[in-house]
Amino acid sequence: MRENIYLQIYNDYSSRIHSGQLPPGAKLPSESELAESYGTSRETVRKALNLLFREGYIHKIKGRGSFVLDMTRMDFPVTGLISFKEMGDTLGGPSRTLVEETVQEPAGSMPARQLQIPEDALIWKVTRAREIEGERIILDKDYFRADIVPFLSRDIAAGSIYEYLEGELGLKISYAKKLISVEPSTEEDHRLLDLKKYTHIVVVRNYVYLENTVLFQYTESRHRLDKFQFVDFARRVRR
Amino acid sequence: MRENIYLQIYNDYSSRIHSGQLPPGAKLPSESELAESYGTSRETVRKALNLLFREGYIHKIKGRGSFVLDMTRMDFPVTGLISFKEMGDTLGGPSRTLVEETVQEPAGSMPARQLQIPEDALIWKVTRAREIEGERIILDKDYFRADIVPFLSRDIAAGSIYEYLEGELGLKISYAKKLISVEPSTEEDHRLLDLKKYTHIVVVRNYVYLENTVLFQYTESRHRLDKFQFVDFARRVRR
DNA sequence: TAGTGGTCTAGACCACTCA
DNA sequence: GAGTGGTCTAGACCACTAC
Repeated sequence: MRENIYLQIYNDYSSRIHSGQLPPGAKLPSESELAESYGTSRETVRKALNLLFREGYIHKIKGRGSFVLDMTRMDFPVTGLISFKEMGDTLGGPSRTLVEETVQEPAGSMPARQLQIPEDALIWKVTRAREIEGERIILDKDYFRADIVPFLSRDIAAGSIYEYLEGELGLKISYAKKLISVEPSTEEDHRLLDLKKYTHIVVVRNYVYLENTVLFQYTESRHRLDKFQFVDFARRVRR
Repeated sequence: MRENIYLQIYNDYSSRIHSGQLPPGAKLPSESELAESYGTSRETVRKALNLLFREGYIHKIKGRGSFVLDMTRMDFPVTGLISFKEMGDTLGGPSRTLVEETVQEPAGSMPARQLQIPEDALIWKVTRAREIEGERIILDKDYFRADIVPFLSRDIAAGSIYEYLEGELGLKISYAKKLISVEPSTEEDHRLLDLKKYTHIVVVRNYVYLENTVLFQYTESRHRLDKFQFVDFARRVRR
């Protein structure tokens, strides 16, 4: 199976930029040149360049060309939470996931409200603590609609639930909404995390939707204040 | 001057969705039908629909069509900080901006490091407190390169600096990077804000770049914990 | 099978930048 | 004036959905 041409161009250039082969400020070939060298049309090249643009890899100036942006200080991922794995990498220390609980049960009031399902509908509830450099810093509480995710296990929860959902189950995730706020920490936070003296905790609520617009997962990610970081990259939209 | 066709289509449909004329779940005309009715080509229609898609207005399914997403629970703006003005609206109470300081001075160590300029380079420094329902909740500290923004005043700072930069000065903003974290509150925070008992504060660092990739503004927005909220909407990207 | 969105083509004209 | 990116066209074939 042949990959889409525009994704091929996108992948070629994003990896060249990542590797440093194309340093910040470097000029990309013009759209016509790229079209010629890839044996494709200019519109297809533009599709690839617009992807690179939207993700912050390059920067385009009418009349001049496309140039590599300086992403050295752009802490990857370009946008989003510094993920668990990357936090471990960044801090250099060892990190691991402690699966607290993996159970199937009726939703109950809070998850039912968040997932917009009846309180007696079945859900999978996964509770995990994230330990970095010997300290439990993040508490992840995931809730999945059991009619969509029929089975989960401690093993799956210990690895990447994400890969399981998209790979094994073939679920097609379409979009997600995050809500970030700061709230008083609960008794559970103190029990499952090394919260020190902190009286508050950063709460990241994540609502995940499938391609058919069904909300099937709600996650509450609770971060210790001092270790929380979020990066957002936005292109200016003129209208 | 005629507006781009694809922006026209985008504006037509985004406003119809906002107004509720097109309710959640409604099916848009097919791409061919839209092309016909706007007297344009399908690729142009697709440009408009992809904009609507990226911004979370609609949702496309191959073989079925395009459908309006349910944004009722999507707190506008779809992504980003609940801005000062909107916070006022949401909370219903009166809100105002207190300009603390508007001075031109040498950058000094901190702003110089953030803006990546010499410490003796001139900058404009604007300090503003945001009051909502009688409480000073947000402290905005803006730093502008004075070689790019030659003049600022208390009046401009009291209104929309943003409009001044893009309108009056004609600056072309290209992109911005935000970094969100939680830090211990400073003496200045307590002096300029109604911080109550809170020992920590949410810090949003904003780096604003022009089209020529020059970093010209650095803003530190300091929010009282209990009033902070950030929304992020992301489409799933498959690669 | 008919209809839909996803990709792609091979042109075209425009506005802008730079020498 | 040569080169660049921004917009647009009028087709084409494909993969997927629904009936």
